[in-house]
Amino acid sequence: MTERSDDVAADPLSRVFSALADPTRRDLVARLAVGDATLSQLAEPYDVSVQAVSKHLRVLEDAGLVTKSREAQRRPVHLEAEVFDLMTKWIERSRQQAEQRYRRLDDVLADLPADVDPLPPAPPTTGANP
Amino acid sequence: MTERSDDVAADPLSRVFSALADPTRRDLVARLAVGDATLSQLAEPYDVSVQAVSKHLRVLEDAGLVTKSREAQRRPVHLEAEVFDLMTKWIERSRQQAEQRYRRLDDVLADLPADVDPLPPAPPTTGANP
DNA sequence: TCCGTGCTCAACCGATCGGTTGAGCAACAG
DNA sequence: CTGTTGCTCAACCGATCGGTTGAGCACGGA
Repeated sequence: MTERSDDVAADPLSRVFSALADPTRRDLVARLAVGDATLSQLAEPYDVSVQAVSKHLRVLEDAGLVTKSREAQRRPVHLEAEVFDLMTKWIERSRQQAEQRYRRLDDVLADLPADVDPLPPAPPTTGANP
Repeated sequence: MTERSDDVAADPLSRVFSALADPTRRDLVARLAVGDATLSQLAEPYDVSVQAVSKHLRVLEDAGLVTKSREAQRRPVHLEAEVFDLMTKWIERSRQQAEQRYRRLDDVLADLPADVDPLPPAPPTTGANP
């Protein structure tokens, strides 16, 4: 079924959400929000190997949440906060739709007799989407 | 059996982010934001099995993003938009810290001589980390 | 110059994930 | 009662994930 050979071709939104789904990664982001840091600095508090943290940083980098610059042999990591907007925009859109729906429901309720059923019988022929 | 509690003791934030990391799940949420729907309605547009969509809904349910009610043999699915706040709060906190950091950096730059190094040598023994 | 530090790459392992099929239960419809 | 519909549970499969160890490269300091 439609094999996507581009395994890394996940959409940006998926990458960001997925990157932030890991508590260690979220902690890294939180600490980077305070200020830039190097791998060894970042890895120090955790009891995992430096390589593991490096992998985490790469996931964050692939998601666009973080950038690394070159400075001698160090690679200071910097948080790119703009990517957050991608998420918040998506979230806000869904939330607003949901709220709009409540308003609409309110409207409908004001207009209805007494035979309300919150869910229509709904034969599967209802053109649900796309 | 009947172990309603999650054996996966992941924190709520991880569950929400992880649930939204899948495009199909995100699409489900977007459609549920428009209005409640049943499994078969939700599954219809996708070319995967109904069971797969049921699994997706369970993930969303475990994340608290969705609730199912009982209505005859149907289980209308309802979006619980409040859980979004968990994410937005976390995101906003990180973003605000990052912005605060820019202001602070501005302050520091105004106060410094010429010997500035944006990143300290940072020996691992110093409690330099946040 | 050689050594130590900082980081990355590669191979591997167990667990989880997204998907499948198949069976089975609960509630209508006839 | 017999089907049919709506959904869930269980077992299984391949891919990905988070972690490890080990090697290796690029600098800077003595």
